[in-house]
Amino acid sequence: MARNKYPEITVEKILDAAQRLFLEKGYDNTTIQDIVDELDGLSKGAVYHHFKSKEEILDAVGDRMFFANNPFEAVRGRTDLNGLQKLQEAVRLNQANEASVNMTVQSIPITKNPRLMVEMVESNLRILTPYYRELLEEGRKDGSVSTEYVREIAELIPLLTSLWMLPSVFPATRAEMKRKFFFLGDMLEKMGVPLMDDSIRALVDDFFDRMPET
Amino acid sequence: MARNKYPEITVEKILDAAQRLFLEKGYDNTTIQDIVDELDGLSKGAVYHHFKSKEEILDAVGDRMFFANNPFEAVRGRTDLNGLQKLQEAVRLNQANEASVNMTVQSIPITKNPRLMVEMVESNLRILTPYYRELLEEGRKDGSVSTEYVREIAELIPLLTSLWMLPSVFPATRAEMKRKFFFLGDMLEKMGVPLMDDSIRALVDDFFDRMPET
DNA sequence: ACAATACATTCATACGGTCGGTATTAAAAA
DNA sequence: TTTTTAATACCGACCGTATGAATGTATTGT
Repeated sequence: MARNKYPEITVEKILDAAQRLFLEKGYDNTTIQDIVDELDGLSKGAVYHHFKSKEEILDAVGDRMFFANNPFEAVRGRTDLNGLQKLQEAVRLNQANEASVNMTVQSIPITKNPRLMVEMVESNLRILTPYYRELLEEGRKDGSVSTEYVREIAELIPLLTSLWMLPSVFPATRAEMKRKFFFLGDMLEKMGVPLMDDSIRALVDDFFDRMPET
Repeated sequence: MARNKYPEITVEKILDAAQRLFLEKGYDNTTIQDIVDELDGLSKGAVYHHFKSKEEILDAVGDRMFFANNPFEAVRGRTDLNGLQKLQEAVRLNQANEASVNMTVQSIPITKNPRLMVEMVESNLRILTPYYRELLEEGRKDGSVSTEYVREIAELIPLLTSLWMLPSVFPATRAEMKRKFFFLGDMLEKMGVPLMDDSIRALVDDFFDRMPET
């Protein structure tokens, strides 16, 4: 096969294959050749033309998983909501996305996939924390949130929802997952951030009910 | 060199060297040969005689780092303390150990060392969580602790102290580290576990003051 | 004497990554 | 419009290095 007119398509193909394989077998157990084999006709040279290392592919996959749909950008323009309400709306919107990601991620024992796990935690931090901080700060100014610990909570929420709530890392039944979520809600409320309102609780409840029991 | 009369010594030597190198350069960047080179005269065959894979060495190192001195076992027999007081005593004892471990761990950018990081988090969970749960349960029975969320808190404390408090994972200055700790204290207190008393706060304060600023 | 064990040595295999080469496209020059 | 040139997409052989298996040998316990 000779050169392609639309290289972005090739890049996407590589990322698709890589993501599938990383989630299926883990980063370390996926070889470049494995990826190449899923790329009808393409060669290793092609992969290394678009990405300069395997690690770079992982980074790209990680980022793509998050930037796919960013609920925080969606609520950014909403002038009809205060800080807390924006947060709540973002969490609601996030739920759908999170759900689908969780579903796919759940399949691998992610503890056996340390690279991907670290990549996820890092992406979460890099991407989500600033959004949370911004909205928490806004909520503090408009009075809908009252806490001294904006930075801390902005770090904790992504960490807890992306890692602690992953049953593949912290094994838990559906009931236990719900308890964790309610704990998080209680905790945030006691710390001055009444993030979880009834509509979110209902959403979460429903989400976990649909979740297949392992 | 021919065979040794006391193979356990060889095993310890291997673990010592491995631990040093893993912490210095990271798991992935440390080769078996690197380990062998630090083992005056020993060969790769020797290493593979005692451990059947590189991964197994990592597991052994991870476990050894925790079982080294277990503060929870020390307070187990203390009948003069209630659940909460035992917890506090364990945390106090833990501080010294944690300090030294953190010091060494701090030197590597642990994000570049995903295997070791996951291993640490996992060991923490596996080993520490049951102890916390036991003592929290005890505290609940004797009334010194009042929370509905024993299991959740027993998971959270090790997670937060071992991961969230690692500045190499969550970059933070000394002042920010202190804030995190105080947040944790406040949070636990509000959730019915007044774990951090003045003596612990003082210890922590002192600990972070000695910590070199990055 | 003999089995079990602690090592040494050697080597197969596999993987990440490089590199020189070729085909194709886009744009500049004629 | 045609020709030239530069940039880029891709190929595939090859390299260095790493894990770990296989085989061999010396030493210790029984």
